[in-house]
Amino acid sequence: MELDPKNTQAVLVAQEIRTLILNGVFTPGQPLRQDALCERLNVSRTPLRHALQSLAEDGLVEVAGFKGARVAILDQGMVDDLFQMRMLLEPLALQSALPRLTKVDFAKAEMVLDAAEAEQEPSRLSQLNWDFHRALYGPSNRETLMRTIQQINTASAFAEVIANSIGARRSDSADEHRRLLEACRAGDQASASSLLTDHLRRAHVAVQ
Amino acid sequence: MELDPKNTQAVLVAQEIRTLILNGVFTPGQPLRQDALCERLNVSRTPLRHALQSLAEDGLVEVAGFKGARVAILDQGMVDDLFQMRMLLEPLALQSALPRLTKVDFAKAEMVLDAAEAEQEPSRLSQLNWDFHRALYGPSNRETLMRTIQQINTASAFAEVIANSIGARRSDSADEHRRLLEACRAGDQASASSLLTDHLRRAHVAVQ
DNA sequence: CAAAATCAGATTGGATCCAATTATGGAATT
DNA sequence: AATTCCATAATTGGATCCAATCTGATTTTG
Repeated sequence: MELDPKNTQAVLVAQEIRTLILNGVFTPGQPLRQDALCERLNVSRTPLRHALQSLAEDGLVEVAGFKGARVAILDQGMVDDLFQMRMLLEPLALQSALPRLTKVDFAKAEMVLDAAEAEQEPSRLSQLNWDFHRALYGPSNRETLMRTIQQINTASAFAEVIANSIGARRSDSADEHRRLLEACRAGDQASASSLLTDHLRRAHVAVQ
Repeated sequence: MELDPKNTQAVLVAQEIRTLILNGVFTPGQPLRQDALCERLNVSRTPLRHALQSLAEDGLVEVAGFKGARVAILDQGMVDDLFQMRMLLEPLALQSALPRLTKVDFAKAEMVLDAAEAEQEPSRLSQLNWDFHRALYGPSNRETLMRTIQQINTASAFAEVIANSIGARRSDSADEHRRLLEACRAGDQASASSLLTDHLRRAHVAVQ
């Protein structure tokens, strides 16, 4: 019933570069030369180019024909779009998932929150943030909706890392996550929705 | 001021395959062998693989590692997700664009509608449909929002072609488009929004 | 001297070849 | 006869090589 995780070099390299970008090793606007990345990551240009294309879809890099790839430069409009979309789509996913959430899901979400409190590295912290949200949305079983939300989350996480709000808001964000989790546990749809929207609004403001 | 259209073989081939899928030449579930496509489209496998990856992002093909690519199979849940997302995101884009719409935009939209009335081929018709919506949303200048909407529209157009609703609803859809355009011309935000939502709801129902 | 043209180097996109994985068919075994 | 096992073919992913495009400096020209 599981579809193969596709352990191909292209996706592994994409993940490596994603980590490098989220950790600030590669900064916005920085050119990403294919040969340099190949040597650094020990792969040929074929999987690397697929990785760059994949990262471009996520909005982490911008690629112009024959001109090469650069780490994406986020402007305010882009950030506004990302968070406004999240505020529309994520409550929908949460509403669909809420009636299906089980003790196991809550436990998973709580474990993720605990792990996040101990994590410092931006890339891993944003991964844990997404893991938390996914734990709550995933049981909706709405794969297409989830795919879009995940894509937007990746770019949004990038914006938070750039603005360093992911570090500055660590504690507040953790509190908001825990309150949201409790509302979900209680099955309170209205509270959960409004807590989620507030959480996203604050995250948005912190990035500006 | 224009960014290069990236006239690379990979994107040209992607467009060709997209057309073949939307026109029903390739049917859902059909395996897409790389060598066969290469011979048919007269390109090597390198740009073809990039094209397949790009189509996978659009949700038109599914690709599993080492197992090859297939034309995507749409289920009801996927269709529901697509239209529900459209109903959330497109009114937002329209609201942002409305105050900025000019005579030129309206003229463009009307030209597209006229062209659509004379068009039969599904792939071109769905392109014109998107052109119309883009004419109304584009002046919002919200590139990130537009990118997400376009992506969802591509998959949604595929669903409409499969269900043949793009043909069956041609006349109704044209009427709804013209009414929406008039509301925009009048600068009536509330009407425009509700007409758009209705339009999308009917398109959704017609696909089921 | 400024601006346009041009030429060399650097860099990306595409074609071809090789390696890794999966699918297929037949033989061996029970 | 059905099933497992294994070998071979088919297919995809990756590495390397070639072609096309861009970049930068130098030269040429007004």
